[in-house]
This record gives sequence, C-alpha cells and structure tokens, in this order.
Amino acid sequence: MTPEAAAIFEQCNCLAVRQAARHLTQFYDQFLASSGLRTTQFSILAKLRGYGPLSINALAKELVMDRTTLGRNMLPLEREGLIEIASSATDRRTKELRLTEAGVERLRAAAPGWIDAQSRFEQAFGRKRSSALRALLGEVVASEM
Amino acid sequence: MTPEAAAIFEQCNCLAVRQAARHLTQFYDQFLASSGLRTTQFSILAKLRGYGPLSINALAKELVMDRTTLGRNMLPLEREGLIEIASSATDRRTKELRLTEAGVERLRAAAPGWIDAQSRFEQAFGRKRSSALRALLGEVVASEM
DNA sequence: TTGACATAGGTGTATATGCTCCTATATTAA
DNA sequence: TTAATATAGGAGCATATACACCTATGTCAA
Repeated sequence: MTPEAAAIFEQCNCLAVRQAARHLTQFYDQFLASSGLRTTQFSILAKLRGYGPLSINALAKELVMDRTTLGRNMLPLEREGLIEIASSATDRRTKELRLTEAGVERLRAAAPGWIDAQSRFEQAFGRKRSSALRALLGEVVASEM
Repeated sequence: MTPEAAAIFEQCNCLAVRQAARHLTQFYDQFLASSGLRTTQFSILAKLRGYGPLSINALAKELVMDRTTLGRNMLPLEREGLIEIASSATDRRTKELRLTEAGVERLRAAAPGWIDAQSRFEQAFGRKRSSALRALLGEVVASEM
C-alpha cells in the first residue's frame, strides 16, 4: 500500500464522526462538570424526563446505544439515587427505569451548564449550521445500510 | 422543569454526534471484525501509514484524541506487534510510534472491509451528502469556542 | 550554572462502549 | 399442554475515553 492509497482513509466517515464526538463531548463535559454529570448521564436523565419511565431496551433504542452499555451506564446513576430500577408489574423480564425526584433536581441543576455549552457552540458554529448538522446526523442514524 | 422544557435537550448537538458515532462505529466495526481491528485501531494504523512515525502527542492531536487515551490504545497494537514504541534519539521524553511490517500487512488486510463499509454507507447516504457531512464535522473539530 | 518553567509521557480512577454467551420469562404453534 | 421460539436483561471480557496528578526531561533566562 502506498501512502497515496493510505490517504483515502482520510475520507473515513466513521473517523470524522468519532473525532467530532470526542471534541464536542469534552466541550460539553466541561460545562456539565460542576453538576457532577457527564454528557451521557445528562442524556439519560433528559430522555427519562421527557418520555417518562422506560425499559432498558426502549431507552437504549432511544439513545442509539447498545442495551448492555445502557445497563452499565445506569449503575452510577442508580448508586447516586438519580434513577430507580424497578421490575415491571406486567412482565417480569422487564425493568422500568424511572427518574427520581433527586434525578429531576440534578437535571435542573445541570441545565444551565448545558444551555451554556449549547449556546457557545451554536454561537461559534452557527445556529442554522448546527441545525443542519443535527438533521444530517439524524439521517445517519436512520440510514439503512 | 416541565416536559416541554426537557424537550429542548432533543436539540443537543453533542448527543446527536455521539449517537451517530455509536451507530457508524458499530457498522464499520462489523466490516473490520474479520481483520481483528476496531475502527479506532484502524484509524491509528492508517494515520501512521500516511504520516510516518509520530510522537504520542502528535498522533493524538491528529486523531482529536486525548494523549492519555492514545497511550492506552497503543498497548493492544504493540502487544500484537503492529506498532513499535521507541524512545526518540534526540529527545528522551518523546516516544516514537512506528508502524511495523506486520502493521502494514494488517492494515492492508483490513482495507477491503473498510472500503466495503465506506461504500455501503455512501451508497445509502449519498456521496455528496457524505462529503458535506465530513466537511461539517471537520469544522466542528476546528471550531473555537 | 542553576532555578523557573514548559513539554512528553505514565498511572490511578472512573465512566463508556459493545460483543458473546448466559438465564429467566413470555409467546406461540403443534 | 408442551416444545420451540422470541424477548428482556445480566456477566465476562476487552477496548475506548479522559481527568487529575505524577515523574522525567528539555529550555531559557538571570
């Protein structure tokens, strides 16, 4: 393989998305740090706040995350009392993830940091371009390959 | 916080990028699996192939990755003999990461899988849109906030 | 020369990610 | 009813990620 052939890997869509994810995650995490939440944890709490109680599978699908990953990501949140994990009454296989009052409060406390990060990014990157980027990324997730 | 207020988190740029990264990583990883490489490892080898020997700091910057992350990501590759880690002759603080012959060979073996993944994605998502997406993501990485 | 500062990298710790293989429970067809 | 199958979730394993704090080495000015 020549260096020229290696250069086509610079076009890798996967690498481009991962690099941007690392970059943005570090940025957003800075603004969430004072709340004691990471971006992933913030996302989980926010989804539960918006959707109400969900099963692990349902929430994982909502977050485009492997269910085993979500299962593990729950543990620090449960340990801190931000969510509760209860067995479903109608299906004993299913566990219901529910935001606690402390979880709602923590999400509220973290919101200003998120707004700050989001605003600064959109200030720098542009509101419309941010919106266009999110739309493209949504189509990536939805794309059938 | 009302559910309506929680809904603005749906606009999170960070979450959108992370979700797409998870989705694409799983997709590309499937096609690389037979080579025994993950996408991150493939990226590392490809960069070293294109740039020649690099220090940990230089390669980490190139990959938009924390240097401590890269330091740990090196270990499986070194263990398998795909890269060599040698001290620099001129600066004893610096370590030079170098692709071995086995590393070149492994990269060559993984290339068809990457091409397949890349082609299928661009077939589904569109060549021009893929290119536009990569450009946007590049600007995300470059954006000063 | 030497002391202050900058740079390269490692370690400890914690979370994030997902595959493979596993059990428990539910559903459905024979 | 029962056997096959599908679904929900957990455990083991390995890699990925990055912050805080650390040591070693290099640089540069007083």
